[in-house]
Amino acid sequence: MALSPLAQRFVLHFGEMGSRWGINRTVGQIYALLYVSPAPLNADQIAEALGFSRSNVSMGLKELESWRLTRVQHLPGDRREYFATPDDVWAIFRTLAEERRKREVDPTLTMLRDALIEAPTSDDDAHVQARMREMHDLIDLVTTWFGDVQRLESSTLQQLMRLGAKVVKLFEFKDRVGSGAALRGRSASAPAKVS
Amino acid sequence: MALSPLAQRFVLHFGEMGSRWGINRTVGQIYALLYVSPAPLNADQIAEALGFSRSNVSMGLKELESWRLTRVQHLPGDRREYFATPDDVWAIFRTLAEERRKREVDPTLTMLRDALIEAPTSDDDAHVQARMREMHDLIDLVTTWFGDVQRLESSTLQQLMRLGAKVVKLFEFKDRVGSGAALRGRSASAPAKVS
DNA sequence: TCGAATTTTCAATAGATCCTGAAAATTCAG
DNA sequence: CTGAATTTTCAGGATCTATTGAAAATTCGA
Repeated sequence: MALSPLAQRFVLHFGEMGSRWGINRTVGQIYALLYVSPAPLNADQIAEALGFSRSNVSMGLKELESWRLTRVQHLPGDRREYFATPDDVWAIFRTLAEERRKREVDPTLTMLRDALIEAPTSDDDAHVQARMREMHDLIDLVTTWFGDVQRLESSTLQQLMRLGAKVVKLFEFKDRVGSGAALRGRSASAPAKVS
Repeated sequence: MALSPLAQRFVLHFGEMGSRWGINRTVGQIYALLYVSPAPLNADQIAEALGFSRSNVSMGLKELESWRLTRVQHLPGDRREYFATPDDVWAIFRTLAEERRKREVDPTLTMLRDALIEAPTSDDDAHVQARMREMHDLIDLVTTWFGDVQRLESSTLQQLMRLGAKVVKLFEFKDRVGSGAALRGRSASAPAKVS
């Protein structure tokens, strides 16, 4: 199970990158290894390929599982568990985005909401709350929007992204044609909630 | 310069959150403090308000500066530097996104591109490259798109986001009306680059 | 149910990062 | 140019995180 130089570069890069977010080197490397592996691997194979202790790999796999980034399967006549990553990169992207939202964004939104229902007790606090509200509204808008488009079919989402800033043209186009018929519900010209 | 309980909660939360990404507690707290502060603060005020050493604050401010998240100003007749965050939350959002792309995404894209121009030397490596290409194409599409829409006016961007998944309706609307006139250049039905 | 195979837990330590105080460097009024 | 005010640097200690080996727990075929 020696890694090819190509695979090794990929794996090491993810190890380094991992530590640039909160995730640690081991976890990053294990994920990268599983991602490029042509077949699922068991924990011993991972430990050997990466030169980590068996127990470290066990920890790392548990962490990846908590991010919903692994699939587990069994081979016939083998009791060991074999690990792989989901195949579809768009599915992986969605999962990652969702988990990060849950861990990094939601707690902040909650804190902001809690703080915003209290009555300010001074002018300074009124200012603090005003700033908190600006942040809250931005985060709220961005995450709601993100959750919204994320639920689209991968192919639709890709179309949309390829369009890039040109969606705005569509926008103007619609206004020119002058029909709101295609857009029921939340309107493009709803009153601004964000500063 | 004692913090109100409200401001304190905000500041402490950002300290904790900070460490959930790569950024450390000190930096998170300093940023949060500046963000809600009604007036710019000098380093001593920050150190006192947060209970950090002067030198720690100096480090933290340098880090924030490297993220382009501070503005520096001088008060007349005072040699000390006074720090604030940019006012516009959308500008802050853009800056953060750009910096994170530079630090976290671009190096990965570079690594992937470099690895993808090499000729695979085995079947396994061919598979590794195929997986790397999937990842590359996804990241490339998402970051290009993001850079694209990020350059829009804040108000346009907000409109777009409020629309949410309903942009797709616009899409269908355009197809029904049957005109490509509004969409020159990169087309919505361009051949797929991504799996 | 037993026991071998496998996985998980956990206390101990290795390693990384943070934070400080003291000293060096810089800035600027006079 | 001088020296006080201010900021930055940096080595060392404090604190936090990662990693390991050994032991406990679990799983499952016989």
